[in-house]
Amino acid sequence: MPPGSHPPYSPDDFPRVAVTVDVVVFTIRNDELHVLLVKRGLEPFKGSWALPGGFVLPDEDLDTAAARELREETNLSVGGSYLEQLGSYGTPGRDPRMRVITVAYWAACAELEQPRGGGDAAYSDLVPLAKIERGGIRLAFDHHRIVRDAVKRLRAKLEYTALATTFCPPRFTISQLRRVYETIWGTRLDPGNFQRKIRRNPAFKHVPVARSPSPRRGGRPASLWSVPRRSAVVADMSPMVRRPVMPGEESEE
Amino acid sequence: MPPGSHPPYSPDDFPRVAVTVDVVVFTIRNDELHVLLVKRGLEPFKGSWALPGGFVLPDEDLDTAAARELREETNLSVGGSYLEQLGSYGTPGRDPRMRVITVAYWAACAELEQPRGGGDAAYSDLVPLAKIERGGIRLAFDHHRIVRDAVKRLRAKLEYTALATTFCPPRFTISQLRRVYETIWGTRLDPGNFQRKIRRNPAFKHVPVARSPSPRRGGRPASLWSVPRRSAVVADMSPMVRRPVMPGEESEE
DNA sequence: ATAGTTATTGTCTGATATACAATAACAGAT
DNA sequence: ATCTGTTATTGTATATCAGACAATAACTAT
Repeated sequence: MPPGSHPPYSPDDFPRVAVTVDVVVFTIRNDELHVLLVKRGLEPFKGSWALPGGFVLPDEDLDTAAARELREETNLSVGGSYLEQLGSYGTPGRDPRMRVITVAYWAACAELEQPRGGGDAAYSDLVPLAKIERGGIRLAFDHHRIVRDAVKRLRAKLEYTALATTFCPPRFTISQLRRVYETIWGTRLDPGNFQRKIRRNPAFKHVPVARSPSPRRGGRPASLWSVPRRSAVVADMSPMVRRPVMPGEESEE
Repeated sequence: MPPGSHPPYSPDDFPRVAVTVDVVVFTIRNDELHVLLVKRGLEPFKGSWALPGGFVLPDEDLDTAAARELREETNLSVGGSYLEQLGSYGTPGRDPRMRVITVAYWAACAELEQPRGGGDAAYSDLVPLAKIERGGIRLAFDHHRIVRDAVKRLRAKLEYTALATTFCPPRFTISQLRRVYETIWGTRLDPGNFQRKIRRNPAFKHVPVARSPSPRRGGRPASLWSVPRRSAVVADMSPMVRRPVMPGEESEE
C-alpha cells in the first residue's frame, strides 16, 4: 500500500471487528469509592466480575451508546451524572472469541439505588474500589486495566475541575464536598483552607438562607452550596492539591 | 436484554463495523505549527485533505497500528517522537459508505523530512495549523473536529509536562524551547522567568560545556540542555502558564 | 570602540498555599 | 442554664512562587 493513501474498502472488504462500549461507573457510598460491576453469566469469564457494557448499535453514536449503558445499569439519565470517554482498548486477544475493540467511558454519579444483586445468571453490584485495587476481585478481559486508568483520570480531574460536586446532591455543604476529595484521594484536607478555596471560586454559589439538614450529630450548622451551571462542573478551578496522609492517621485501614 | 448482561455474540452475530486509526502529526517548521495531511486520491472526499490513517490490522494492537501509520507517513520511529491516543470518533454517517469508527492519535515530532508532495493520485504535505483553524482547508470526514481536539490537548499538555522538548532536537537551548511554547500557544513568554522555570526543573539537565552552535546572528551564546530520561517527557513540571499576546506585538500576522 | 542582540541573573511585588490559632453555632448531658 | 464536644468559619503569619522589569554578560557586526 503506498503511504499516504487509504486502501480501497467496501462493506465486505475489511477486518472483522466488533466494537463495544464499557463504562466505569463511580459512586460514593459510606465514604468509600465504589465501582459498578456486573457478574458475567456467560462464557468467557463466566462468574467473573466485569464492567457494564455492550455493543454499539448500528445507528448509535459512541457517546449515546455509553449513555444508554449507563442508563440501563443505573436508571440514571446522563443529566444527573458526568460521563466522559476514557479511551479505547483493542489489544488482540483481549476477548478470546474474536477481535473486540472497546471504547471505555467513565461516569461519576451522586447516588445509585442498590443494584439488583439477585441470584440471576447475571446481576450487578457496587464494589469498593479499594477491594479491586487490592487485587481482591478478578475482573474479566482487560477490565482491571480500564478501571485503573479510569481511577487515575478521576483523581487527576478532581484537581482542576469542580467535578467532585457530581458525587454530591444538588445542594451540599462544603464539608460534604471535602469528604468527596478525601475519599477519592485517600488524604485529609485542611477544613479551613478548603473552605476558603471553595468560597473564592465563583462557580460555587451560596444557597440563600438554607442551612444543612437536621440529621446531624452536633456542631455548627453548615450553609448550603450549589454549582448552578452544569457547564461549570468542568470549568477550571484553582488547583486543589493533594496532601499526604498524616502519620498516625488513617492507619486503621 | 436484561440489564447487567452482555448479549450473546459470535463472529457472525454483531453489527458490521470497520475500525481505523488516524494520526494528527504535529511538527514545527519555520516557527509555525504544522499538521501532516494527505490528499485523498479516492472517493469519498477525493481531492480533499485528510489525516493519515488506515485500518487496524487483524492482529495489531491500537497503539501499534498508530505507530505504524506514523512510521509509514514520516519514516519516523515512535522512539523519536511522542505518540498518544486522543479518543475515538464513531458518529454514524461520518463515513458515507459504512460504519467506520476511528481511534484517533496525535504525535509530536521534532523535524520531518519534506513529505513527497508529488503529482500522484495521493500525496502528503505539511499544512500550517493556522490555515486549518482559519477554515482555509476543507478536511474529509470529521477530521476537522479531530484536529481541533488534538490541538486542544497539545496546548493543554504543554502546561504540565515537558512535552515541548519533543519538538526540539536532543540538545536544545532554553530559547528554542521557549519559542516552541510561544509558537504553539501564540503568546509571548518572559525570557527571564522562563529561563528560571526550566533551570529549576530537575528533569532538565545542563549539557556540560556545550554552547549553542555557530549559525547565529549575534548575542550571547546559550548553553545547551537535554531531557535525559524519555519518561521525564511526560513528567509533571511546574505549571507553565500562558500569557495573552502583548498589544501592538504580533500584529503583523 | 560602538551599537545591536540574545542569554542570564537580580530584585521587587503581589498572590496564594499551608499551618495553625481563634471564634461561632449548634447538640446533648448535667 | 451551664458545660462539653463537635463541626463550621474566619484570622493570621510564613513560605513560596509567578510576573514585571531592571541589570549584567557575552557575543556579532560595523
